[in-house]
Amino acid sequence: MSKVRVRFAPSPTGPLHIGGVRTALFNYLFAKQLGGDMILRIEDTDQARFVPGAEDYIVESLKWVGIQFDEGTHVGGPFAPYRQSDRKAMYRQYADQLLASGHAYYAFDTSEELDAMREKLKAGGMAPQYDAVSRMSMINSLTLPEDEVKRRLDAGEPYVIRIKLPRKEEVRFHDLIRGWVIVQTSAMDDKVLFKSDGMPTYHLANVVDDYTMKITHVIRGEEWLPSAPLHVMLYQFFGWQDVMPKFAHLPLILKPDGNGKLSKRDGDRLGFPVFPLEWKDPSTNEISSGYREKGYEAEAVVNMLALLGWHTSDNREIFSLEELIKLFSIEKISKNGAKFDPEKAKWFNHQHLMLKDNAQIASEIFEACQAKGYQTNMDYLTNVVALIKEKVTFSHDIVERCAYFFQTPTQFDEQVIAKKWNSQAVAFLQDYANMITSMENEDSTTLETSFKTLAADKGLSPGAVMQPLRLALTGEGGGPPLFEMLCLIGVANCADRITHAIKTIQVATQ
RNA sequence: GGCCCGUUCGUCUAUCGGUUAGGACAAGCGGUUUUCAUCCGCUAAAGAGGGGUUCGACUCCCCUACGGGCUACCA
Repeated sequence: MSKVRVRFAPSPTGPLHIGGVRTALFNYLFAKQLGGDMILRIEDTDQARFVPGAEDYIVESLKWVGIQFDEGTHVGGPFAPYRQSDRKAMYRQYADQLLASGHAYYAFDTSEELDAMREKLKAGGMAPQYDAVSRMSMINSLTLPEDEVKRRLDAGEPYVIRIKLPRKEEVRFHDLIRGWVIVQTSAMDDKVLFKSDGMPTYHLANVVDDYTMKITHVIRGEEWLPSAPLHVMLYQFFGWQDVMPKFAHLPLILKPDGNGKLSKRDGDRLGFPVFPLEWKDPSTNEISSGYREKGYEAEAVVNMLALLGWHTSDNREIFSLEELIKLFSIEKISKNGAKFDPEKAKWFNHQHLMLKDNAQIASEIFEACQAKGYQTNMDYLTNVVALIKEKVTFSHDIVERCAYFFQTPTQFDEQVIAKKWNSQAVAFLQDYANMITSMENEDSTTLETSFKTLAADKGLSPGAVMQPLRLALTGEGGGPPLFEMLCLIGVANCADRITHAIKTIQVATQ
């Protein structure tokens, strides 16, 4: 069997949506498992919808999630160029080949004429198709005399080239996910293959490129399923049926609520990103949030996406990219669309954060800590991460919600004050502060023991004074294990914090 | 409207003719943590409906319903 070659072929019409990332991911997993090649091809045959920056965005997004390409616009390769606009010159000869073999024809209809035809067919209860029947009453090289066609062509009149589908024939192909799919040509129309602007349409370019780039498997979204029969016909007309790639049409990612496929608007509405990276629309300057900027780990996004429509037979859900490559199988992809669950995405992030190396996390949030004005260093930050990461969803939560690791609190939780802050507790804390000042570098167990002993001596239950201590140290009612934190922050520092808290809270409550 | 694809707990899913239909997220309850944002335990929760095929159907076939996709000189 020839070497597996797959491609991810997005159009640079805007930011790549997570459904696209998943498609790329499945292609990648499939190829890498079989030692095949992964190709990035940019399908920009529609100049009208071209969005500047979109191609770079696509490349950067896929790089972020860890998908590497063997060939593509940004890395080159033996089948370059990989951008369809750069391949423009080669498509015409294939259209001509079809013209010559009688599998395609010129059409001169204006868009008004096309609309009129469709309206008329609709009104008559028929499918509004440009097909074997309706084409005979349109303006094309099948209905016009040969010299008239030549005249129009020579005169430079605009035209398109359409595929000439047989009137009634069964087209069938085997889809790796869906099994046999059968469509009648009578339900298909003579799609435009070559546009009047000199560019091929998706259908032609896609088939020609897959063929010339020796693609063996086409793994793409389900929205392409209806046009797959057309592509199969093209392979036949070109005489390439022996090397036609195998198809696998992926189920779509649907909205979390209601119905329909996931769109940009759903993210805005429900408050979660639908794009891997933040995107600023170049024409409106509108900003759409991205997973990366929201603080998601790339591996968590990959994991979450992989499990949307794919699952192993066991109950395992947490996988690294490498593990996914080993375990992936197209047969295990489900056929039905999957509603996206933003809550579970967060859960995946937490799981991957737990798995991640503490020093690595620390190095990634170090700059943000400095920007916040925290006095810290890598050793200390790594210890902070170790202590708190199990309690957060995102690494940036450590920066944003755990300021007390780095600075003396200035605000104190009112509820805790009301509940636990009293003269007894204050007196106790004062004593405890004095006590720990004389200690140095004790471990958390010693700190805890001495705390409890002191409380017992004063006739206080630990419960009555632990919360006040926590409040004095952090300003909050919750947080990591008290004495481990105390130990990490340091006894001298904590003693100061206690003193500060006693002063501040007295002032505040007077 | 037409064509195509699909349908197991609220959600993502396991099951490839014989199971007490399993797991995870979310939910509820309880417990740890004398903090909670973590962790642990428990509970509730599903085969769309109707026909077949079969000793036996969630699993295979048909119909209906529902959902989705496509129906451009967009991809």
